[in-house]
Amino acid sequence: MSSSDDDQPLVRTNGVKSQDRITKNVDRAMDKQTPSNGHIEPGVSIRMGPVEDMDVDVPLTNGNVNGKRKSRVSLTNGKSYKEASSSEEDDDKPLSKRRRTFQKPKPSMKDSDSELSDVPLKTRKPPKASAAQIGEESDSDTPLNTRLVKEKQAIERAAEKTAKAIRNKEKAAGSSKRKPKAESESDEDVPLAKKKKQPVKRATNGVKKNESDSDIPLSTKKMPAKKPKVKSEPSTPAKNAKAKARQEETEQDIEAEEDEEEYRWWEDPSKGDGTKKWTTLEHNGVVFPPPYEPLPKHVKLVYDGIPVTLHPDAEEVATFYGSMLNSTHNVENPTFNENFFKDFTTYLDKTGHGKDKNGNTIKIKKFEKCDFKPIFEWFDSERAKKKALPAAEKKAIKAAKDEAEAPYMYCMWDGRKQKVGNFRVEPPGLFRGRGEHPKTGRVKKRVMPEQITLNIGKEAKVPEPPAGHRWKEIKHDQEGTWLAMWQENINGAYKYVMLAANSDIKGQSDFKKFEKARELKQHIDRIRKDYRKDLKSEKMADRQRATAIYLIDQFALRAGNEKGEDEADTVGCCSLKYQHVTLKPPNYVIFDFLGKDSIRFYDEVQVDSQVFKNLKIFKKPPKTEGDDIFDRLTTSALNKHLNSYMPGLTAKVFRTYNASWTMARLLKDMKSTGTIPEKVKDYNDANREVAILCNHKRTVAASHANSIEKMQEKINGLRYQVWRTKQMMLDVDPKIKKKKGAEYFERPEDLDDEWVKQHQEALVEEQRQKITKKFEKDNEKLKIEGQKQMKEKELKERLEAIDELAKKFKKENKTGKVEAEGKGPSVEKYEANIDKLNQRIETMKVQMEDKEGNKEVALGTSKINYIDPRLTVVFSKKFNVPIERFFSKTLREKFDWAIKSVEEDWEF
DNA sequence: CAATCGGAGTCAGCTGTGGACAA
DNA sequence: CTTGTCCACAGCTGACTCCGATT
Repeated sequence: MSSSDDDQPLVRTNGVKSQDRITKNVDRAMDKQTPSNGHIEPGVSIRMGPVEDMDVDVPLTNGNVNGKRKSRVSLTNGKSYKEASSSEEDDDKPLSKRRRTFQKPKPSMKDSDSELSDVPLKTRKPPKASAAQIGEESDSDTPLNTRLVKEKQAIERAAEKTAKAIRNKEKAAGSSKRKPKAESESDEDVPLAKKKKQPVKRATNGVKKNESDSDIPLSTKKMPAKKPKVKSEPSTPAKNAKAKARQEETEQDIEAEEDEEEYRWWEDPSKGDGTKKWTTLEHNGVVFPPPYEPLPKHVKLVYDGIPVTLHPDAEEVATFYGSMLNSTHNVENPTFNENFFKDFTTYLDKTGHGKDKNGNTIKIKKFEKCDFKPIFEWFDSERAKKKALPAAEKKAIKAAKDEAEAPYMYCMWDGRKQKVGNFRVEPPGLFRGRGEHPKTGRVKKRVMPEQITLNIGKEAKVPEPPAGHRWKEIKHDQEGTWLAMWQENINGAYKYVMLAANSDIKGQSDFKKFEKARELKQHIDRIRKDYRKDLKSEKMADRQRATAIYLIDQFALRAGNEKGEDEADTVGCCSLKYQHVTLKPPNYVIFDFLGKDSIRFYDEVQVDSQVFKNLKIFKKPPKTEGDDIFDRLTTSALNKHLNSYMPGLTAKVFRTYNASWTMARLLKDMKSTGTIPEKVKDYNDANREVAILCNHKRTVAASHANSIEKMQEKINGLRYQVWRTKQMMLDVDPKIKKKKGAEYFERPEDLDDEWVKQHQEALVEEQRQKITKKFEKDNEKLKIEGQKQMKEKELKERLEAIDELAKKFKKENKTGKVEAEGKGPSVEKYEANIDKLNQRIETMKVQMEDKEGNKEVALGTSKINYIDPRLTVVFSKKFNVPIERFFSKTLREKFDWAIKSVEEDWEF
């Protein structure tokens, strides 16, 4: 679309989000810092079932046999819930998913390809219906038929299990690579001898031989490599000093690293090709969330008016809900409540529901009768208490936590110290799926060590699991960049502990991403030519593909993979449905759908007439609501095609390319002049354009209108000041009126008499407040110092100045003249003042525009993920704006490679 | 000292890849 | 043998929330 970039009406509305910005969150279970360190040290027992209890099934779960089902088995929680999950809880949702794949032969496209043209395709019947009937009993079950369903599930499960067992056997027999048993391996795998190694190394260091085996191995390891300067650094012997020194320590570390070797991986040709990501890898594992701390006795769930005592396990689940009552967004979502209560009920059933104060059992049957308020209030008060703590105490708590976590913060990756990203295991809670996620509100279980696989170097010491527990598995996968991994119980999704964004490995892949996007530049012309041609292809599949690429290229749509029924119903390009695209002749198209994160994508655009025609064909009957527009296209087919132009080219590269390219174009013809804030705004304007392209939205803050108004008032106040100063000029030298022209001295029209009056009053009031406050404060001080306080009379005296001011204003209003103020008034002085004021006005205006423009656009995401950081660096150098104005500290670290690698003539 | 604001952290959402297996 | 499909896994993306510095 040649012209289209200008004419996007951009009616982008934010369809989804509610305004619940009552940011007043009670700490989540996790934050509820226990006085201990917030992590479970080896040796501290978490409330988990005995090990044996937990993995009867583990041997089956060898390796990656079948993730989905595996999840059911291996994610089973400790003993208390054991039966719950294995008997009726629908952890086996995945089951239905699998079934679906069996039952629902994807209406295949292979036949169709050969016949071409615009013949209406055999509309792909959304397999949904059948799938729903088959697999979803579990999903749709109403309380009534739960029992039936459960039985059914039990049967299915049994069948599954045997099937799996068989498969496993075959696997074991066939592929051999995997060990047949998980049980022994973790321990056997790691020869004890190796474990012993570490202490020896430690000794070399000559530092204390503390047995807590915290960060020592890591930092020590580094020492031999770099002898001279480092010696001062990790050896901070005294524990307490250490906490305090941490800040500097890390800083030093980074510095040390920088000027020592100044390893520029982006210039290292040996980097970035192979799949082997590391040779040696040492780390200390993960930090577990603190164990559940039961509520105090007087805080209880109230059911039907009766306070009930719950088993701690059930109580914990109740607190998940109770602690988020303020999150109306979730708590008012029926699906959320339904899912929560269903899961809550299984916990209750397992633990015998609740007891009233006489010990009588209270059955909790109805969500509506549950009152979580007492729980909420307790959390609220706890939070307040914590907040009210004296600063010193807060600091101490933080220091303790930091110290406890220190060993986990960094790892040694090929001998280089690297920051770990998310070393904390996700705490249990309620799953907060976004949009209309069918599983939102379900209980996300506590992750046990037995579920966690570690990835670590063969030579490295395997971190101790918490006492009484063991790791699921120890791997030495050098092609993986993760340190630890587990599977979550809601969707069976895999969670990884990886390095932080500022690590070499992440930097490298980021770098590669942008290099790939730049490479696309070389091919884009050909690709565009081809898809324009293919828009008219005889082959339906080709035509659809071309149209899709067109959309992805022009409007930065995401690829749009197929999604299952147990996920929120959101789409991208390839999964666009009939109802998401509206055609408006002659050649306008309206997109309206929920994209990633259930963020609404609404855009009315002009398209190539052939594209318009094609879309019309793709929507032809019998297709209707719910049918795929691109029924002959999958993301993998699309990507495969793209790959033929350039290795590694996929749909998402277009997003990066278009974002960076847009930014590059905008910055290139920019002749940013003026003050630094103005230049920053210019940059932000460009950034914003990219963000809009990528549809990065955010909810307008509730306070937005208010703060804009405030700013405007401030500006007006300044403008008034300017006018007054001008009048003073006249007072000093009336002849100046002729010289500057009468216009110069006129009051801006919008600052009418009414406004002036109000403003003056506000000013007077403000001053009054200020003086009064000052007075009170002074008095307060005197009181503390034990001196006698000032009298009311003093205050009155002080306030007299204000009355003067008010009088002065009145007089001004009457005469229309302003007396000169200040000592030694002169025209020149006033001119200088005016200049200063105008300067301030300009700055404020710029800030305000910036703010207004940003109210519903989030700049951060595109800055972090899509805009080649080197562009920003170039801008910063070219226009002499410190890079700090664009990149925060963490971003500077993340983009270190970019900052160091380009000069101002670099081009995307 | 409270309110505000940007930065950092969290965790759900989505894309992409390679191997197993089926057609 | 080729091609398509499914699945597990890996890793990037992105809104939201929390937190701490600032004013």
